[in-house]
Amino acid sequence: MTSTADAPTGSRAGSRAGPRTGRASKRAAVLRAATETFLRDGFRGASMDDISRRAGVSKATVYAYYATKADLFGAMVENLRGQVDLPLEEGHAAARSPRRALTDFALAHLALLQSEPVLSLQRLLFAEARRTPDLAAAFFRSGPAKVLERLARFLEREHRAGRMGVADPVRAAEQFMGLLMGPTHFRRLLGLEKPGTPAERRRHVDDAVTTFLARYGI
Amino acid sequence: MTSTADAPTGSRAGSRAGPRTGRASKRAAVLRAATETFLRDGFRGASMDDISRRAGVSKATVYAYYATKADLFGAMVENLRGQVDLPLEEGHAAARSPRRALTDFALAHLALLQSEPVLSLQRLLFAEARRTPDLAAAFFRSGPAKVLERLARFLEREHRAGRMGVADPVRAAEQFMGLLMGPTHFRRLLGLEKPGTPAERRRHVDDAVTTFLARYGI
DNA sequence: GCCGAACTAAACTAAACAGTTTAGTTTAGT
DNA sequence: ACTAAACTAAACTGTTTAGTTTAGTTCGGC
Repeated sequence: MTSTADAPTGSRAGSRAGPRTGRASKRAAVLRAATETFLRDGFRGASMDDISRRAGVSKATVYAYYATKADLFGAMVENLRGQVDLPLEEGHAAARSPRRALTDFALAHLALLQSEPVLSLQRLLFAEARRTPDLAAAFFRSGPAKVLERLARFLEREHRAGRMGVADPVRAAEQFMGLLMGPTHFRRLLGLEKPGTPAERRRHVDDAVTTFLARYGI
Repeated sequence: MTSTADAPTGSRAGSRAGPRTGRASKRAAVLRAATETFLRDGFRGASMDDISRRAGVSKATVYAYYATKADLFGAMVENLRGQVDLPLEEGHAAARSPRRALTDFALAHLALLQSEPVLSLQRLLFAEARRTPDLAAAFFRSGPAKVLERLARFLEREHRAGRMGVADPVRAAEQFMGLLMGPTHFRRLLGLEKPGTPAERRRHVDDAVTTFLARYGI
C-alpha cells in the first residue's frame, strides 16, 4: 500500500519528479474516474484506458500520479474510507431515551448502508479480500469497527446509568447491527432489493429496536 | 444461462453432436476444476487454460461440454446450489422446546455459513451480481430464501401452538438470521475472522436465541 | 478389425490489457 | 519572451486470454 495517501497537491515542490502544479486537479479527476470505474467493473474488470478516458486525461498522466493499477485501487479505497462520514454523533444522546437514541442511530446507518456506493465498495472488498487483505482490514477498522465501538460504548453508558441492562456491550452491539442488516442487506448486495422507502426503513428500524430492547431494555 | 443444466451424461444419445460416452466422467472433472478455480480466482481471474489443466483435460474438451466461459460459470453455480444440502429437517421439532429447536437450527446453519466454499460462493455472487443477476436471484431463492421460509413456518406453528408470540413470522425469521450472522459474517467475507471453535459457535448461538426469545418467547 | 465418436496436444487468431516511450504542445512562473 | 514542468495523443512492448482449428490418437461397439 505504498503510501499513496493523496497529499493536497501542494504548490511548492522540493526535489523533482512527480506532477505538482496547483492549477489543475487532474489527480482528483483520475481518482474520481477510478472510483466510478472500479466500483462498476471491479478491479480486474476496470481498465486503465477506461479510467484515463473517463477522467479526460492521458494514460501517461494517470501513471504520473499512480505508479500501478493496484496503487490507484488502494488510493481509491483509502479515499472512500475518508469520504464516508459515519453518523456517529452522540453528545446529547444522554438526554434522549435509549429507544430514541437507538432509533436515530439505526436510521442514519441504514441510509448509509443502503446507498449504492457503499454497497459497491463492499462487493468490491469482498471479492478482492484474498488479493488485498490489508485493504479489507483497513476498511473494516475505519468503518464498521468504529460504529460497533461507538455503539458498544453507548450501551455501556446506558447500562451504568441504569437505563439498560447490557452485560456484554460488545456482543450486544454486534447483535444490534445484525438485526439492522440481516438478510435484507444480503439481498441488497445481490442486487435483488430496491432501495426501500423512508417509511419501510422506519418500520424495519422500529422492529429491530423493539427486539433489541426486549432483551436489553430495563 | 443457456440451459446447461448438467444432464447425467446419459449413455444413450439421440441426434448427434456433444460428447456422451459412459466411460469417462470428463464433464464432472471439468466442473470440479471450474468450481475450484472460479471460487479461488473469481470469474475474470480464472482462465479456461487453468481450468482445463486442473481438470486434466484438453481445452477442446472443456469447450465440447461448455460452449463459453459464462456457461461453465453458470453450470458451476447451479451445481453448487444443488450440492449444499440445507439443514432443514423439522419433523420432531414440535417435540422440543422452541429454545432447543432454534438452537439446533442455528448451530447447523452457522456451520454451513462459516464453511469456506459457501463464503467463496457468496463473495463470487456479490461480485458478479451486476453481470449475472439471474444467477444471484436463483442462488438466493434456492438457499437463503428457503431457509427463511422454513423458519417462518416454524415460528408460525409455534405461535399457533401458543408456545411463542410471533405476530409477523417473516420479519421475525429475518431478525433471527440477522442475529445469527451479523457483523461476524461480514468479517468472515472480508477474510478477517478465523473459523471459530464449536464452543464459540455455541456461545454465539445461545446469545442470539436468548435475544430472540426475549421478544418472541412466551 | 473396423468405424466413428471422444479425446489430445499444440498451434493459432484476435482482442484486450498494463505499462512505457516518444515527440510534441500547453501552461505557469519569472 | 523564456524556461521547465505538466500534459497530450498515439504508437509500441509484452503478456494474457477466450475461443478455434488441425492433425492425429484412443476406445467402445459391432
